[in-house]
Amino acid sequence: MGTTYSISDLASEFDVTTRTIRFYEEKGLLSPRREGQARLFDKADRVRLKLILRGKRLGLSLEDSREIIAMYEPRGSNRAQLQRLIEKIQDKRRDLQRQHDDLNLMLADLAGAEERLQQELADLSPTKETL
Amino acid sequence: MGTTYSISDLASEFDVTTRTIRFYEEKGLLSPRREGQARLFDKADRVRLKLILRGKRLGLSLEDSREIIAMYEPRGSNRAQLQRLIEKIQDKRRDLQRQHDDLNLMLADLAGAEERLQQELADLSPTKETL
DNA sequence: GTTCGTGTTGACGTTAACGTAAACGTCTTA
DNA sequence: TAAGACGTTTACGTTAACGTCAACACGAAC
Repeated sequence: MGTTYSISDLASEFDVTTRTIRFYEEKGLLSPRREGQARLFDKADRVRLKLILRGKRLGLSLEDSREIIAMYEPRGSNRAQLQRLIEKIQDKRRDLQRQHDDLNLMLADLAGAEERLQQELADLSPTKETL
Repeated sequence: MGTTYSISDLASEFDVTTRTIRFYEEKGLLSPRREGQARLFDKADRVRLKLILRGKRLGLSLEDSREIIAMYEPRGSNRAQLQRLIEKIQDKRRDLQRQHDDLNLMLADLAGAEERLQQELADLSPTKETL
């Protein structure tokens, strides 16, 4: 029923080494079942791995990703704990919003730099581009 | 005339240690003049540092930032070199665009997670919130 | 029965990005 | 002139996130 994956399935799908995946398990970010000695990953593991790698592309540390993963799995039915969790999520969202702003700034800067270079290129030697 | 900064000026303004700034110089990302033995930073240095730190917040490596800085300072008046530089900028912009998408995905995910938790919280114990 | 292919567990190595500490120079202030 | 405040160089230490072996297990295939 439940789809499962071997370690190399996931490794090749996400283009990471098996070492990386074992490392993530070692760090408690993944916890696949065992089939004898071998690891067996399910859908949820796959999603977690995806989150981790997305986090990496955003410059998050594995600790950050660990936190984020924990946010998706509400272990605390307690009211206060839910509150704290929500606040944590809001904090993360604020961080990411600021990163979003930084990103737009840098994109704008690069666009400006490109434009200046294009101009410089155009000035350099007048081409037939004169309509 | 030209505004200048001591190492600790910049350190405190951007909330990094002086060690960090010296490290960036060591790596060739900054090249302040010298006043005797001491470093003297100018506006351009300050901008570079700002770029580096913004890059860090985006998860870029110092090598990435070095490249980006180089893009702002067109050392090649040669036509071919300008072309190559422009292509590099476009590559970077593509990378950042993809990061932008990742960021939006993660923001959406977190928003969803928060919503679910809010719901769970509401279900937990019915409050007076019933209008 | 041995050779792949795929998996496992150690365990040591590596790189980036600084931290930390020692030992020293220079200038001003008490 | 002694003490701070601020700067310098040199050098070893540290952490995260894996890379890179080595040595072994296990099932299928020849």
